[in-house]
Amino acid sequence: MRAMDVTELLDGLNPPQREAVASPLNHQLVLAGAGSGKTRVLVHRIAWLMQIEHISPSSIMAVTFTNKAAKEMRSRVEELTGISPKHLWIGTFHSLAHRLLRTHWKQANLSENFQVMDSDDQLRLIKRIVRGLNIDEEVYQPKQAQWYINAQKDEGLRPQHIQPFGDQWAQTMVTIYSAYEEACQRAGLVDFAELLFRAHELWLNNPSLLTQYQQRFRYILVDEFQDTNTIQYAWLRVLAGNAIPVMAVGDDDQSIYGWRGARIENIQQFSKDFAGAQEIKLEQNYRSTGNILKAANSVIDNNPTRLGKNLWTEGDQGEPIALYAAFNEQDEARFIVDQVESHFKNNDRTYQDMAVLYRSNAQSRVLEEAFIRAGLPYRIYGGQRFYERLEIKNAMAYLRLLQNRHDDASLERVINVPARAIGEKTVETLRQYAREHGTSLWQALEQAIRKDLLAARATTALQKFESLIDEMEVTCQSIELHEQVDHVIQTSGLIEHHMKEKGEKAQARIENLEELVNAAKTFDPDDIEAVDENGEPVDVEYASPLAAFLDQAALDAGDAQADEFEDSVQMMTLHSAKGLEFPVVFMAGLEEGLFPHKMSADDPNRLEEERRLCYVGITRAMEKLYICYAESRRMYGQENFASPSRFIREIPHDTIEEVRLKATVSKPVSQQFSVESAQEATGLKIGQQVWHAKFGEGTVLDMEGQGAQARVQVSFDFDGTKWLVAAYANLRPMDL
DNA sequence: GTTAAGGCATTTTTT
DNA sequence: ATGCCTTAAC
Repeated sequence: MRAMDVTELLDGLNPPQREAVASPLNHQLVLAGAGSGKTRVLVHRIAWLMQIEHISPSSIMAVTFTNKAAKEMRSRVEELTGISPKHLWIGTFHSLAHRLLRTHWKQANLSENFQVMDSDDQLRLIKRIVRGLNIDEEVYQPKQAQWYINAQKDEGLRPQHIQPFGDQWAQTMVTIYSAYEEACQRAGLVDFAELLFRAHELWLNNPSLLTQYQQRFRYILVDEFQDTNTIQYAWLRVLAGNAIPVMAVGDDDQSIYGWRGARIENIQQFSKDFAGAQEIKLEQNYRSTGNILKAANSVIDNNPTRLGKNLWTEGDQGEPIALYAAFNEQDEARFIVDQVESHFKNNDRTYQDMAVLYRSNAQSRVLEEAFIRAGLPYRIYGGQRFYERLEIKNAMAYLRLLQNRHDDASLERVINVPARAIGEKTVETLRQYAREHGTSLWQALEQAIRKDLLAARATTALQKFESLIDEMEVTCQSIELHEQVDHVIQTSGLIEHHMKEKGEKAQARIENLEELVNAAKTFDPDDIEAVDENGEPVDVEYASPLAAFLDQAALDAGDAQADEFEDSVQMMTLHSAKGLEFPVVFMAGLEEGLFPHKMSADDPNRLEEERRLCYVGITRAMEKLYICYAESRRMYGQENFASPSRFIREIPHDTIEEVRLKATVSKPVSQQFSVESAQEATGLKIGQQVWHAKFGEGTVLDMEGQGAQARVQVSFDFDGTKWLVAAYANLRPMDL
């Protein structure tokens, strides 16, 4: 261990950062603006705890939202302190919960070899259950049921906790939820939300276990706190109890996951629940130019319900923000390609310095085509991940089946893939048998063969499948993990099966399967850590390397693309850009209806979230920001015309420079209908509650124009959203 | 049991 | 336009 003194740990930190890092061991709420050195504070705080407070690494827990963030934190701690952070508890909520459940599976009322399933598996299972219950799939869609179940779990509700009263729909959902739960329990399957939920119940149902962990942990840090949902917060709160100090780091302005259960209110709640929490704001930005920050601040300022922060920089103003009004989406893409080329040639930029951000994935296609045409290297983030690919899921299903014959979801997935004459009718018979006898499908299959319940042809096919799986297991017992994977994809016939597919797909699929063998080869079960009853770190006793491999794969979606190292322009959605930064950023498609998306347009809360998303986008840019919109855009095969996004109008026009490649007569949009001038004319503010003589109460969503022409968009509580001319509407501000 | 034609919806994503 | 899924025909 390298000795390190106080100054070294605090060097180069600004006053609020220092305060956060060096504060005594009590609760802290750190509101960290974009680019304010948030990760730095977390890493230095951990180092401080270890080296100044002499807390053992195994007594520190740090929770993140993605595996990537966890990995980065781990390596930066090591870099800073020189201490191997192996014993630090750094991970996502899910991975920490998973680790606990693996160790204490008995107390959590799980089977020893429980498997984690991803949302795809979950949906298949729910589909099967809905059918099994003879419920109309049209009215009670499995997708919705899945959403419903996850939402309930995120809120910490079991079926018995829900009183749906007379609501038929909710009642049916609860029925499905109940049946789903039973099926999971029987098959030893755990979905993502269940990991968190069980981990929470583990504390509640085992007070002595909880006490052990409370004695073990001396400090907890939580990153991206604005993204925690109800159950994550509850879990944390129970664990912290009255004794463990917690540092929560987050930014309410960057909360963009409300739609999947994140509770921005947890930030406010934290100060109430964690008594005496010290609040620290990090507002100095080290990432972006003055102009970019001015734009970001100005946009986000239109959100009425925020805690309030203002980013500032010691750096200079920098270049203006470039605004490009494209003729259509092709023109937009061409413009971006041109700018990328010129940055690369003239300004000495590498391609990976540049990123194109967009609201929805559908936009990537046109951009991608333009990049291909221009011969520029690019990389699209998101899209399908490695372990989500069909061929990989098939292979994994076979492997899971070797591990656990009663994994019905996996069995259904591969029983007839590749086709081996086990049709829908046969499977349905098995399902029915399983339902009636409360067994797994595998057991049903065995019985069907033994008791001769099916036609001879079906029985033969089932027998062949049974012996195939049995044979695989026997062979796999004596060979290495990667050989097992190889054996399975060969003898199952998956390779051949996917080879037969038409198009270029076949090649890619085979390569992916080979990559899976490769992943197994490099897999090291020792990377997975856990604890024993006393909370000491130990390697989890996995029944086999295969079990460890399956576990890891379930929680790690894996990267979407392999050729990470080529210098290429990064293209991704605004959501996946969170946490990243680029010298040059293009925000594409800033049009009403697309961004803010029309699905969010009528709800003030969702509109605020869109605006936060815009704020996230702007603050990704370090030096140069381009904003583009298209006057017309072909979407879903239809030509659409939209006006420029309100967010453009919310950017101060003195930070904008309009780029024009074509002769335009109109005034720059940035000045045309700025929100500032409309605010002046109406005396209203976006987000404000107003009252209208006819429509009653509502919330101001947007405004434009100036003087007597100023118009205000209001979302009325009962009459929907309307544009009103301010001069005639006589809107009265309501006191808050 | 496999393949072809029509219907339908189509934000955002991690684990 | 496109992909996904169900239904209908080989």
